[in-house]
Amino acid sequence: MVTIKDVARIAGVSTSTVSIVINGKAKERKVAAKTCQKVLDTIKALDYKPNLIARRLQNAEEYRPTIALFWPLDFRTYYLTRLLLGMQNEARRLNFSCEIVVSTFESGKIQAEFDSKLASKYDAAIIGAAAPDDLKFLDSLDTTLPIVLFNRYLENYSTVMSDHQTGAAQIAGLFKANGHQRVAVFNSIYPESILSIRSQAFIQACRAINIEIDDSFIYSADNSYPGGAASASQFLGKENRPTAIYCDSELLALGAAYVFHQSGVRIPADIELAAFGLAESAITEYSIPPITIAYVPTEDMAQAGMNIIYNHLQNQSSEVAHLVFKPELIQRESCRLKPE
Amino acid sequence: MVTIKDVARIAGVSTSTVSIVINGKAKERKVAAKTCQKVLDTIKALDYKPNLIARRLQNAEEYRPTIALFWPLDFRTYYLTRLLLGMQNEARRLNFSCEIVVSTFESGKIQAEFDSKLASKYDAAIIGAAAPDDLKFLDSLDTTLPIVLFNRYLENYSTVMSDHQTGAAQIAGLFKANGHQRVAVFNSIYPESILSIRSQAFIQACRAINIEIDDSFIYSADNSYPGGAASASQFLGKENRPTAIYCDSELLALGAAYVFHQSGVRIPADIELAAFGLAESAITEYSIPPITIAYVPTEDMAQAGMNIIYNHLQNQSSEVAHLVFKPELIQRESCRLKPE
DNA sequence: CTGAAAGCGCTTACAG
DNA sequence: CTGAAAGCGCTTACAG
Repeated sequence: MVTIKDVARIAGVSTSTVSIVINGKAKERKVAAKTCQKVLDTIKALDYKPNLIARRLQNAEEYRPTIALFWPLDFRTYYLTRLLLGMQNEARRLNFSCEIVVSTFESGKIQAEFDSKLASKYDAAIIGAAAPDDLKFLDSLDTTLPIVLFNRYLENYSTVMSDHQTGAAQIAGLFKANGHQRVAVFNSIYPESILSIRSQAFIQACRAINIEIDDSFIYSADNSYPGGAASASQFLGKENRPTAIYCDSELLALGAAYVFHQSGVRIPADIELAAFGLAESAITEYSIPPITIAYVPTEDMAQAGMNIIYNHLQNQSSEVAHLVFKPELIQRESCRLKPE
Repeated sequence: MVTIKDVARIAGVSTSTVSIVINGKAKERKVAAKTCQKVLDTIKALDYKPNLIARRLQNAEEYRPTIALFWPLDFRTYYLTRLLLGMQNEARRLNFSCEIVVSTFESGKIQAEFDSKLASKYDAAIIGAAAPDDLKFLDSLDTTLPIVLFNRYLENYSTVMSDHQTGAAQIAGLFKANGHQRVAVFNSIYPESILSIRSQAFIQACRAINIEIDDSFIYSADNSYPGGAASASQFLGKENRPTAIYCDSELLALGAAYVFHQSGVRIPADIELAAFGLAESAITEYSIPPITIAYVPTEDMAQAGMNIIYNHLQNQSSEVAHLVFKPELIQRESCRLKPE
């Protein structure tokens, strides 16, 4: 690494002069034109780049904590915005001046990011969508860094979770009340797992109230519009179909709704449909038809995560918090509770 | 600010000892239990927090440049993810190890963020959706920080723009070819401007080929599903309506499609519709009906922005780049070129 | 106009 | 087990 000293030495001036030139104060401080040029040339020749860390050390008063938002590479980025929004809203509300860094990691390999002295890089972290291997690693980790897990549980870390069980039970209950006895599952493939935690919760909720889930009507696909469309096509290819469909996310539901519409299958007349809603509510509110969702308050959860971090950082309190948010069932045309 | 020296002095030990304790190496370095406790107590009493900047200065080798993505608070966050994705993809492709900080600013007041010695905070910045006042400020700024403007133009900064004119002309041309003589405009309200740059370009494109745009059929609304729905409702309330609608974004188009569907107005049979597509293409590909869009390659643009920054940072080349991306007209059911 | 010196808040050999 | 000293790469009074 070439430093300001190298530049000074080679240009034959002092580091002060180099510093002045670098900072564009040459005019102001009346550095001689040729001195200035000499420095500039040397900088170019050596390909010198100032080290911002060192520079920043000067005005130590202005220190803003850096919060990392860890996000797996191969995960749906659809909700990332909402997380960021929530975090930023909360920071603003608290008048908490911080930097938010978005840091990606390969799912299951978060360890790689922690190797390089993470503790000295960030003041705190929110980790979204950790895979089982990531959790294993984190669990084994002994760090004082305030970390909040998003939608994952470890005892020793603060966690902010949506209550999948409740959301799943709401949907299952609605299906039951509407008289459905067999239900299909449109699952979204997460890295490293066949059934998402939400799908698992849903299937369990169904079993508990005697709704039949036939394994051959569980479809797994990428958590996307095309994924939902693909599942719907496969579904339509089968005989003796269930009368309602659970979708692991609204993207799957929207992709499926498209295919059903193409095929003349009417929602909800021919088949009813409900989904977990992870993105903004409007996306399923203005779809055709509007989709019933168990609405997960992603943004509120992110705010809560930020709040936890703020408290850790402010109060040096290293107490771990476990927050749970209940999804809200929003009934819309795709599956509405039948009267009587 | 309380420093490690304060802790050392008050605890009656050396800074080395404090440092060891802080870094959890007390065991390893065999610090006496009571010394350790004394330090810990003092840290708590003084509410001491290590300064990460100073800490980071140690392993200077590991320096990763920090790129800021500036984003106006009140702006649609819908595309933010795509920007982030594009930036991160490019960084990965280039094997460019950097931190990406998402930094929000109040539209029109980006100045506030620059006041506090921005140059010493980030190595480079991408600025999205700058308002006129922001541009004015940036133009007056004299900085060596590599900055890329996203979808805005200033001569002295690198810019990455989508070619709105071409996109607008594509849509206008399609309308013309399909025989539309009068067209409505669903505009999205940006901060500080009545007509978005895209709407302006569209209206101009129409005038150039003698398509009539009646001022009373220009609707402005929030760039959102409800915004589009509101515009559509107003539109339906009027007599003697145009036969085609331009939407400033797909969100407006989707909101409008919903209202039309509710009202029994068929797309494209009763009215044709096309929009600028800023988010992922799938969102309009799987809508009912699928919407014709001038697809803006947001992600590619973000990659290009990152690439520019990388080059600046690597080569110390301070040359300004101006890149323009042509939108691609994707014809779908909502407005397809009629044969013959 | 320019340089020597002190210092930003930490960590890390090294010595004892 | 613990401390004095040097140093990370810069900037900033201050002196000349």
